[in-house]
Amino acid sequence: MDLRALEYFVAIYESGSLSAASKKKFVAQPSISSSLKQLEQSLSTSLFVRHARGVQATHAGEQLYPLAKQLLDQAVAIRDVFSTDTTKTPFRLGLIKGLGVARMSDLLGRFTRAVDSLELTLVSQDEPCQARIISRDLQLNNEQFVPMWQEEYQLAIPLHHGLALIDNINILDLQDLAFIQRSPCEGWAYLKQALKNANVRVDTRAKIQTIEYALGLVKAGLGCAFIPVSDDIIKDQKIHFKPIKDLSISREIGLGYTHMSDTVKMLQAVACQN
Amino acid sequence: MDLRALEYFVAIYESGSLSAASKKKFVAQPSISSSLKQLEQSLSTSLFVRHARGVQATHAGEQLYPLAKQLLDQAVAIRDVFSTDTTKTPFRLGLIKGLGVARMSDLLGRFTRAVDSLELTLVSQDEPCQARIISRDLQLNNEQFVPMWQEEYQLAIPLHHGLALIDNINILDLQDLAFIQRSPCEGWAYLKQALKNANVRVDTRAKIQTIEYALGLVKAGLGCAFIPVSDDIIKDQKIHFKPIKDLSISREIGLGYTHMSDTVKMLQAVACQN
DNA sequence: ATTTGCTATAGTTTTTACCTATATCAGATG
DNA sequence: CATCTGATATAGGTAAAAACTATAGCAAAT
Repeated sequence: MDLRALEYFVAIYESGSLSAASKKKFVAQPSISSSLKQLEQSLSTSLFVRHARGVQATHAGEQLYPLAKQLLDQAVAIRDVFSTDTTKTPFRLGLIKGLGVARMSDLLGRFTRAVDSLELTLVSQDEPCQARIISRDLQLNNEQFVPMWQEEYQLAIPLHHGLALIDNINILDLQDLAFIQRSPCEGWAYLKQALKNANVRVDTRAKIQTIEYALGLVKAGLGCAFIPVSDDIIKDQKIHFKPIKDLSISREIGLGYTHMSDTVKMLQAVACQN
Repeated sequence: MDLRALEYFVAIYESGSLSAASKKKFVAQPSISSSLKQLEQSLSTSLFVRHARGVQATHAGEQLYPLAKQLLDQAVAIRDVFSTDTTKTPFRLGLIKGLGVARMSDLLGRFTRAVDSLELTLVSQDEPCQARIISRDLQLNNEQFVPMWQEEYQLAIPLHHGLALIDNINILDLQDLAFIQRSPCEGWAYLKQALKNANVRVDTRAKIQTIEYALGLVKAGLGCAFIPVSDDIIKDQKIHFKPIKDLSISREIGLGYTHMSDTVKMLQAVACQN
């Protein structure tokens, strides 16, 4: 009987399934299954009734849970006795803008829970940091890039704009469109080329750098913008988001790092989950 | 921080040295050293001051010991909650006669302490058993034999016997000697051949099988016997034990087993420890 | 009926805990 | 004071354990 096995047991008990426990503990599901089996063998009792979907604690499992909890808490307390003033794990994470608050909150929440005593500092992606959440085009030569998710570029349209009524927006529909140009931007470069190819001109009203400002101006009715959208942004009810037909471009967001420390490793594990 | 590391720590604390702890825990000394080092790293503190001979607990070590003890006791208690009526480990150990009470007591004591809930039954070596402490000549074809110790054959002489005064007994000194013959016995077969080679005859007064009876008769003054001696036997102050010059034979005592179960494995570990 | 999300097993890989060998050192001993 | 002894720490290697991926099988959900 080992502390790790008890940790897995507690995770299973609290999650209600082996699969959920495996996510919680950042190990593969068969590792949880095998560990539980060995714990049951060493205690000579069954701890859970297995169902097709999830497990249910047996009487023995109910008995063991508080005891295991207490033992694990005591082990943590022992660690704390000796480590109270020692390393918090400082970690500077660079972020690009516009990553989506809900998604990032979730990610960072899971990250901070996964690392003991993490002291997380969020900085801009161009400041000194140990890892960065960046788009693929920002990847440096000496940097590893682990893809996390993709965001499609879509046209952001003010609420009462004519284009809001068109179901499938064609590039020709952009002729003389009041446009908010965001650059430097992969998407803008792509769109620019496509506009040139179609002999279409937009009416650039503003040139800005950040997605936030672009969205602000769209909301104010100044014009449209072509930006990568996340779930957060799409929820904004004062803006319509529509793809442009035959213009499918997306940006790939991922984790960039040059040195794989344990903390970066854990961030990668957290990031690559789901 | 792991339970095993804490067990090793407690063993070191209680023994006062890593070497003693390694014997207590039946692992090699480098395993203890390495485990302690890792525990100290994980707690970010030094637990012992190392000396050339043994270690001394630091303040942190003094602090940790009761906490570790408590945690380990709790872990044992949890095991007990679920295993109170389950397996005692029954184990039948066959023994040959004349193995030496002190040595065997020590061995069996360490064996029973090393195995949780051991239920040890001592039987004769020719009864059904899972392992046997036997001499090499009793080893069966399908049996593994792990040497444990050797016992030299010596002449057992009554206290007031003439031979007791001779410093170096020669085989010729055995001419017409009142003799207690123990057989079947490897030693007797060897001696018999040597007597024949030297054209010497002993006066066989008794033929017995066991070392105990042989010693009893020697003590009673009936004659001498040629038997393997252990520390126990040599302590008997009513008998002299002397080697016979140029007749160096010994019997090899070891562990015989046909199937290597965990319990047999532990017995072997205990047995092979000096 | 099909899809989905779970558990359990098989086979493989990686990591850990053990081993033996031995260097080094300081205390014990003759 | 030289030598021996018993200790700890490290190096290199091996075996076992803990992880992985792949996937079979199953029952609930759709």
